[in-house]
Amino acid sequence: MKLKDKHVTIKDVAKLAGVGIATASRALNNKGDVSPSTRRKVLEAAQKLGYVPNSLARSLVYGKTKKIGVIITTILNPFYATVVSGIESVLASKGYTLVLYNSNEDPYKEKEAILTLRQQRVDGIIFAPIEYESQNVKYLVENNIPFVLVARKTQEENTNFVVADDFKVGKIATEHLLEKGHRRILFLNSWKSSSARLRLEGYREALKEAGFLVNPKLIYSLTPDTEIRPLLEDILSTKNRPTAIFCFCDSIALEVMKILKAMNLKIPDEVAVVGCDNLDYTELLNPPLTTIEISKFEMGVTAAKILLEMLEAENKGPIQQILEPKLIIRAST
Amino acid sequence: MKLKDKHVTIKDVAKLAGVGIATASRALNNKGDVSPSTRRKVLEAAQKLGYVPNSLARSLVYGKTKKIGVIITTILNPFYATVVSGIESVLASKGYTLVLYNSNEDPYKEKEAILTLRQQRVDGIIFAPIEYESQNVKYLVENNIPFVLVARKTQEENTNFVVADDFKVGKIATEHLLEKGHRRILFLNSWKSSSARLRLEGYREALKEAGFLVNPKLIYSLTPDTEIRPLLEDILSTKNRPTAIFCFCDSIALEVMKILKAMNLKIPDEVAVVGCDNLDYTELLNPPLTTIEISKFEMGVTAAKILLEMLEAENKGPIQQILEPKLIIRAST
DNA sequence: CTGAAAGCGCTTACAG
DNA sequence: CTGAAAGCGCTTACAG
Repeated sequence: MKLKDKHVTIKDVAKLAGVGIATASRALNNKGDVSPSTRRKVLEAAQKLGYVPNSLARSLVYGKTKKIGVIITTILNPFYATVVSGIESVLASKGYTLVLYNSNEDPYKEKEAILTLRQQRVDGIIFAPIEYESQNVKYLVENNIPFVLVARKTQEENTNFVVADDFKVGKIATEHLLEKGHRRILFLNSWKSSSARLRLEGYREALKEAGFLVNPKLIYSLTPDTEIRPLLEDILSTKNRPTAIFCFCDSIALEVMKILKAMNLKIPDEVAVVGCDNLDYTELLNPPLTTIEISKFEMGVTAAKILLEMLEAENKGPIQQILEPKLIIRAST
Repeated sequence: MKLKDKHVTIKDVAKLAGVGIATASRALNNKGDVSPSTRRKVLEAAQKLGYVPNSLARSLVYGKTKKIGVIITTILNPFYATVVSGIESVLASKGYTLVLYNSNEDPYKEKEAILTLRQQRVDGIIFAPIEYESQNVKYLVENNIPFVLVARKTQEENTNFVVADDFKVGKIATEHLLEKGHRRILFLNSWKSSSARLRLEGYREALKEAGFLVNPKLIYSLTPDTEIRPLLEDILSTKNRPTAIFCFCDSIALEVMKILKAMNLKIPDEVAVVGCDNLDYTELLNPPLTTIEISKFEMGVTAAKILLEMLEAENKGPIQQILEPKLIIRAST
């Protein structure tokens, strides 16, 4: 086990081929002029030794790593898994490698991820910042690190981002519930992100336009640590309980539906439920979930394309894309 | 944009602090003896300059990268997302970073991933090999690369792995369907992996023990490219059509349920469905899916622990863990 | 066409 | 306690 532990280096290859190191390098990289016979000798030697170039050393001299850092909340949420998949598809096609970090909605972890990514000298970063008022995005801006935000933006101006129209998400979900006759609509929102903020604004706006008051007691900010079950049991045991729940995402909606089922509350008759993201399984739930489609895969694809453009071409001002959400009405409302 | 492009180096820090490079290095890493006042000066300089050490350079001299490569089929399958999450949880706690590749069941891509991972000099690899007769695992063995297999093993002996008891998975799923009175059980199996092989053996064994013949026309190997819909429509339009479908995983079962719904076939009355993996949403499907629980997160955790042990302690023979699957009976059967 | 030398950013003996 | 030097594995001018 200890014997072959050392990696073969270009020096070994050069020696076996009987040439200088520089020549070996040129032959291996098809750069500069190398006589055909020399090249063959080098290639054969590399083959025989099972030579695998050390990209650390290479990147050190190039100053580029061909790596892109990606920071999201958690890959366990299929929404992000799909976004990441979109990112990956374009990175792979351009010879880039993806380095993934999950922040789990913890700004400290997010900062750590950024630092580690910088240490690794990734060429750029794609990420979904936890907070709208993000210190971490500020850090990226100040340190001139190429990045594009995905799914969430921040107060910082002139940043590149690809997001959904979250105001609209909140608005159409709420409007739909209002049309269905609901007046007490519980909003299980997420945390400090731009999405949470904007969806909340949309929710408010819809209520206001319809002439209703916004009841702050019907609005909750969930963190990954929030125990939804006791919270919901509490809320639903009040006498004027909500008749509908708008969930920030399908992941939360799934939780909510499990709880409602356990509480023996009929969906949508006793409580209606709306989610967001249109995850794969939602159409087959019992009942099928009313939700909002966001082009997840495309979101990742676009973000990656923008970043690579920044890196490979000249930078021409911020690119900001806002994707249109689409309400999908099913039997849960 | 062009100005701050260059990273601050230890040289810059040393100069600002008015010390030599070696001293700066020692101060920054808390190594060797450095006078308190010197250390302070260096730390202040680093702080002021926003110094972030270059881990490429560092790894070059250490010969270790503190990175672990992970190769799975696709992060889009929540089964693997959960396994990866388990892996990540232990890596993070030990200061390791995870580099993720999706093979998409393409052995060529798998090989490429391994090569790229080697170029990056990851300290070890955790992966779910596509094929039972894997050339790629052979390559790892021959090149003495520390690795542990997860979810799938190979013909290679003496490898470290953490898998489910897939024979049993196939057996208990089939036995359950037989008990429910099904005789024509369609098996939508996956491809060339050990899991596929062993689940098939389990399926066969269950039929044999119950005294039934195995009908090869009821066994299909799906690749990621297989269009399940036409296939299923075809199979279900035969006169002696199967009355039950055993799906390799919940992901496939979800597809199948969608198709059955579209075909207006009642589950379980007209066709029963069994999945495997016990994904989060399966209990809430319509109908709730009978499936098999496999400790996904634990699988990842264990694999990561084994690998780190190999790397940090002496290597003591192969560690092979087989996790117990558990049938979860719900309304789809 | 080829090779010795310098350099990428860092760490670690080695002398002081 | 401190700094110059060598070296990690590679590439790229530079001189032949």
